[in-house]
Amino acid sequence: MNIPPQPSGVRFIDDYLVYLLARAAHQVSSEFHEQLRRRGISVAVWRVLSGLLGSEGETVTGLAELCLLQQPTMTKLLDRMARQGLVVRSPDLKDRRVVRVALTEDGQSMADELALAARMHEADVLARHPPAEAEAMKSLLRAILARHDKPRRAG
Amino acid sequence: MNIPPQPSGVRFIDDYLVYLLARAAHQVSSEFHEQLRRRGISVAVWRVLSGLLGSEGETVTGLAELCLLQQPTMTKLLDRMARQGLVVRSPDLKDRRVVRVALTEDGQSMADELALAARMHEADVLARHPPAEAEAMKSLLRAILARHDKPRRAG
DNA sequence: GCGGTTTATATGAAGCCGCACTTATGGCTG
DNA sequence: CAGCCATAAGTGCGGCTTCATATAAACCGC
Repeated sequence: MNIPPQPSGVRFIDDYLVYLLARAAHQVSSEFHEQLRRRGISVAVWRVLSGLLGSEGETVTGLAELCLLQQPTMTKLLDRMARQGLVVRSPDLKDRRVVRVALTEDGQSMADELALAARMHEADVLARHPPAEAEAMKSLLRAILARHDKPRRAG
Repeated sequence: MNIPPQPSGVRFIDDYLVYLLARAAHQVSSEFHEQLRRRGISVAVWRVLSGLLGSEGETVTGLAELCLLQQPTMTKLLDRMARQGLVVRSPDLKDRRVVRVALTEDGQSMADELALAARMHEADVLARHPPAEAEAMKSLLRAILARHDKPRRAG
């Protein structure tokens, strides 16, 4: 174990991995979230739209997991998005407990448009870094994710 | 510009930097947040406690920025934490608009204890990765933060 | 194919968050 | 020092998230 003592002169959080991750995520995404705000689209709605991009029918629980939300939150979010005509729910044919969620035409075009803006923002972000660093970023993050995928069961 | 088209067979979000960051932050922190849950401490409270560690009197706005929250949210969070005896507010002597926030003795000991648990979790997280990768993580995140520090004014 | 367990989604109550706004103080310029 | 803008903190309200729970369907062993 051997936890080093708090380095003097450095704030705890400035050397705390979880905080650095949270802050980096926040700062980078806040730039794009500002664009969403201007268009009157909430972050949660954008997450659902992007999560449904290219997916033919996600489940409610699956979407919640994807969007880093609780399942009841997703149910209500989908209620609102369905009311706005962005998504449709349809029953799963094989398992009647399951609800499949898909984009409507409106939802699809909104998702496409936002995804384009998102890619442009991403390119802009990556352009601020030296190429080697930019390369390393995604693969490092993927490595973290791979090693932290929640132990499904009996981990 | 030249935005590449959506690679076929790969979900949008699986190659989207902002999502990878958000997901990595979420997954890594959720492990520690589970510990907080068991102790009945909210994530927001922990953030404030850790933000005040080693700091002699943060401002409300400064704390909000540090904790990635809005200032009004911080005001109300501090109300609750003050009621619980974790922090104290005191007027700044030089600028009467400013309120300085500091840990109480209870708050300090809770912060110390949690920071220890956080360091242990961090060590555990880093241990799952090859040393070179673990090294790279923090410095890469710091590089991102350095290049994305919000343009204060006239950016 | 019948109970018991597990999984998927929905619901209701309670609390937190964020926006817009208000109040109070400081700082700058003429 | 008067007037004006900038900055700090607090407040009210509406909406979203969450926790705990309910309901329904599927799976599993016998």
